[in-house]
Amino acid sequence: MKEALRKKGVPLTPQRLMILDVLQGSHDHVSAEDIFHEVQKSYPYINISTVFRTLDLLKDLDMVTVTDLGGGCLRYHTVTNSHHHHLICHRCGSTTEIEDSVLEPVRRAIDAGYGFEAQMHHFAIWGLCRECRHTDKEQQ
Amino acid sequence: MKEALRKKGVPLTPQRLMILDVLQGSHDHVSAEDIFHEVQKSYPYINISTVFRTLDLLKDLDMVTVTDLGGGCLRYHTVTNSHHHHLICHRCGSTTEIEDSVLEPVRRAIDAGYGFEAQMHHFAIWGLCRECRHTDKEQQ
DNA sequence: ATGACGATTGCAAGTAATTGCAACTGCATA
DNA sequence: TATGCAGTTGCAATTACTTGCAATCGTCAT
Ligand SMILES: [Mn+2]
Ligand SMILES: [Mn+2]
Ligand SMILES: [Zn+2]
Ligand SMILES: [Zn+2]
Repeated sequence: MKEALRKKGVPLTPQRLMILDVLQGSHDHVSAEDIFHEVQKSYPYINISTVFRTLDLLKDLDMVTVTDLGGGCLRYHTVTNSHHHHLICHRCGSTTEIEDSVLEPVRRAIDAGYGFEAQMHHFAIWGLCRECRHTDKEQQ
Repeated sequence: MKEALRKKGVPLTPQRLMILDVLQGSHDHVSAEDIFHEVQKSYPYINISTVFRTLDLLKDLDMVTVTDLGGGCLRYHTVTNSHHHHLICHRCGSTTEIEDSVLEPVRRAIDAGYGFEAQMHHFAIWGLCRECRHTDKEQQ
């Protein structure tokens, strides 16, 4: 990731290096606030807008994904070659990870029909989970 | 829509009626701010949080969709029986409407594989349009 | 070394959306 | 008519994120 940025001629400032370290070190979906607090431990002068601006930069270079998984703030994570997506039940909040291959037919249909390269790297798909569908039916 | 709300026992306050009128009267994707200003013309005491709370209510009842189409704020529109989605080029900003049928295979695969009822009523799918794909290739 | 220039940062102010709370509304009951 | 109560509203404060701007940094030419 750092190497890729260097190749593109993107200046790797100390702040950016620390943000990248946190991003790569955490295997979860992190918020800007998470990163901010983590970097603050070693560099208290870090500013939250630098974090947002660095995340914007990485997003524009397709190196991180930004997703609204609920919870009041956007979540970021580094793009790997194997994508995945999330099913989120908006009744019970449960989440399920799904493989990218599920979206492949859509990607192909959109390419074939519109010449559009759909960049769906990390989707949040909201709906009703198996359990909540059942309880909803019983209530009728 | 008003009738459906009455049936569910949702109180139809004057504020909610005015918000519903604006929502149904505009065939575009409207922002909360748009609705707020339109209602203000006839009722200057309307409060923006009442608009957001009413939109939340309608969203929870699956009567409006909320979508980030870029532009710095969320866009709302009433749910009709024929859904559609948007392709948005994050290089030139151009948008294309696509039919819901494109997403049908995904909906089916998610149902078959996970028992999850994916509620994809109004998606924004970001990527590269035909033209921008070409100019990107030429630059290499 | 010095100066110019573009890019980055910190800070403060601004924006879109949410939340806590007290006042108000509509409706049911006594 | 008076009282209680759930739900709604307006207002102010808060949150997540963005933006404008001046100070600073790194790089390169002189
Ligand atoms: Mn994920
Ligand atoms: Mn639309
Ligand atoms: Zn559920
Ligand atoms: Zn384009």
